[in-house]
Amino acid sequence: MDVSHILDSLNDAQREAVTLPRSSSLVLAGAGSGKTRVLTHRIAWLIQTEGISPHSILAVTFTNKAAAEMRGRIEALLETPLRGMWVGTFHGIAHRLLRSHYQEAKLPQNFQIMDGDDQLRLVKRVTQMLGLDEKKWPARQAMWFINSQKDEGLRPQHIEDYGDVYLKTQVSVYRAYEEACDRGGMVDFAELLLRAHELWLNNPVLLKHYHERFAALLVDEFQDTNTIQYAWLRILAGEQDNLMVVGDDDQSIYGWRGARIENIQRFTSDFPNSTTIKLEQNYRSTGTILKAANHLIDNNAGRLGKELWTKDGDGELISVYAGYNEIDEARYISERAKQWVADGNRHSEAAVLYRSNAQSRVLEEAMLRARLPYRIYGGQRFFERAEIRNALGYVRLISHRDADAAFERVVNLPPRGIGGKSLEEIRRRSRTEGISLWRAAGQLSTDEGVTGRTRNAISGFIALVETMDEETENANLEMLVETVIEKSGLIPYYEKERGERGQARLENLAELVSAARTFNPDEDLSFDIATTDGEPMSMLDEFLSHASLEAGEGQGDPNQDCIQLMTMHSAKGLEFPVVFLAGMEEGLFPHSMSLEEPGRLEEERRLCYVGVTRAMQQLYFTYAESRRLHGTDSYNRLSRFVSEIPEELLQEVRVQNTVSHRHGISSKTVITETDIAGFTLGQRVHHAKFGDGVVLNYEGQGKQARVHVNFSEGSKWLMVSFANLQTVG
DNA sequence: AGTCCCCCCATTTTT
DNA sequence: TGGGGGGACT
Repeated sequence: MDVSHILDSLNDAQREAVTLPRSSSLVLAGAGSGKTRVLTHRIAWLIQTEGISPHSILAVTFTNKAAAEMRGRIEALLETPLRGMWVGTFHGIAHRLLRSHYQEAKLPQNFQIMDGDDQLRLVKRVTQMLGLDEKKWPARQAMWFINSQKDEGLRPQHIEDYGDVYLKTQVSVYRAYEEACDRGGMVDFAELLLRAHELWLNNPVLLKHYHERFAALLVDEFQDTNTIQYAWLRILAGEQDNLMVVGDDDQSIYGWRGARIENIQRFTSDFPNSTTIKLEQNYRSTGTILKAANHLIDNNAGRLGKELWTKDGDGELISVYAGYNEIDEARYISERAKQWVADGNRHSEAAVLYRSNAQSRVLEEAMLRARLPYRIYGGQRFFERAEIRNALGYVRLISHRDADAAFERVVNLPPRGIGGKSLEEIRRRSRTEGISLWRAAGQLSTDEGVTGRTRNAISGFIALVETMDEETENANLEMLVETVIEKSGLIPYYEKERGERGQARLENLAELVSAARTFNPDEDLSFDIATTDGEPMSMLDEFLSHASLEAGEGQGDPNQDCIQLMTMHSAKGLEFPVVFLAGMEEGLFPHSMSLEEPGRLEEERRLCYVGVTRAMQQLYFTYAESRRLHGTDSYNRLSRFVSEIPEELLQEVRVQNTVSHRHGISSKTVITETDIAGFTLGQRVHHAKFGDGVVLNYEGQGKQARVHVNFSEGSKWLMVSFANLQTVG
């Protein structure tokens, strides 16, 4: 068969990786080196030349987006839909396994997936139940503890507390939480992975089946795997030596949520027969940008080692701009972005990346002032919105009456007279009888010891859910969701909410109906499973699982031509012709919270490396000499990360006559930006009425020019042509 | 039940 | 500086 289309477009290293004989391998893929290409071409190669059935291939990613993209690209390569191949996220695949083998996994057939919000609520309830002081034992912290333990593969009985009160308490919360999950048939994200791992540990026959089934295992972004994910992969690979992992230790930026960079670092010793291939040729950035990235990351110890290079030229120097303050920094960025567009480029080709979300507001304001369309990534996602979760709470109760999380969420929403006291009573009953909240509510609705009013309210709610269930018995998904929204009373409830907020919520509910209409489950994973001890999931349960596992898009229309604003974390995997890295200051980036441990500082440096390598043509570092943060001004030095880049790759941008030059880099190349309206930032001025002040910002030109001046009585925007400002020496 | 106020807090995010 | 959560008050 002619396979030239699979190999033709590849460089030597890529081709070697794609055509590797079937044994374990590590593909160390630098930023922009064609990682996804290798992965997808490898799979196409296995299918077309090695004759491996798609059915025998498992490809794992971290995000749904990556999984969808991989599937799409393989299908494009093969020019045929991929049937039977498992492509999915760790969580998605673990979920399918547990559905198929729920008995072996000791789960109820219709177990429910809790997302982070459900989990937090449940943990909170558990800490309350244990009588813990919520101030001293915040639910967030307990949740974090539980998840970290699960990520490490630990159950409560595995944790040694050494008599330590903190550990002892957290373990007791973990234990009680676990009981609550079991009682309600609920499973959190970390549990999906842990259970899937235990499923194989405890069921050799099942494991053997999957050993025989999979001829090739492929993992994307391997540097982001946590302990349990790697353990799961290893047990699945067994002695078969069929695991190909692709990743980049220099881009490991998720240690704080359990990712273990050690996994990729020790892969070759765990798989002594494995081959390592480095992809170092970069197809994205200019030589200058790559040199900067290489120098920067060279400051980290214990790297596997990799040096990016390009056949293309050096391109432009990297610009460094020292803003007078964060407003000036943002102004500079918006100005450069505007220039970029004026030069005939698209808005969406420019990205502003920052370390923390708090930085986005000032940047946003600058974009608004400059009349530049922008999009901020990382807002709330569709299935995470309160109104969506509320509507789905009812749906969940229809499918699963014992879903306590859903019960708590909607029992009094919209308000129907089941307040805190009644709910407390229901909870107590549920606890003492060891039954779900729904059942406890059922008992109370006929209990003479409860006031008639409460009984009525509770039976009203029970009747509501029962009616919804009956009326939608033969309905399709769309009708079901529609009916539930109508009957629940959520619509009038949100209509009362004033402002655009309520309107937006109603629109989202309408959107939920349409999501239900177009929903179509992932057939490859749901029906092509090894053993069939369960019936296929109902469409309803498929939809609910989907809502938990895939939060949907964030806000904003991705198709619009907008300047892209996002954190450096969310920029991973993306690329832009122009990139601004904002807030390059000690304390902000590297963040002060990461300064104590060397390991965390290195992770910050990797994050910076990720940021730098997003840029294709032009890269800007900007920082603010003074920054208002949490209400107080701080004066930060230039980030060490900028200092770690050779001076000859940098050029400093400066406003003429700028007063202070506190921590500037001593670069030889300095280009100046002409000031506007005769004022420079930081300049002291005098006003007849307001007295002395400092110029913070300016905008416009000629008669329209305005300056933002900070006087002792506050800051003001003044028209230059009227204000008659005097400069003060 | 809903509103208001005060206090506390303050990286990064996917599933 | 501002947002969120919890408690108190109406």
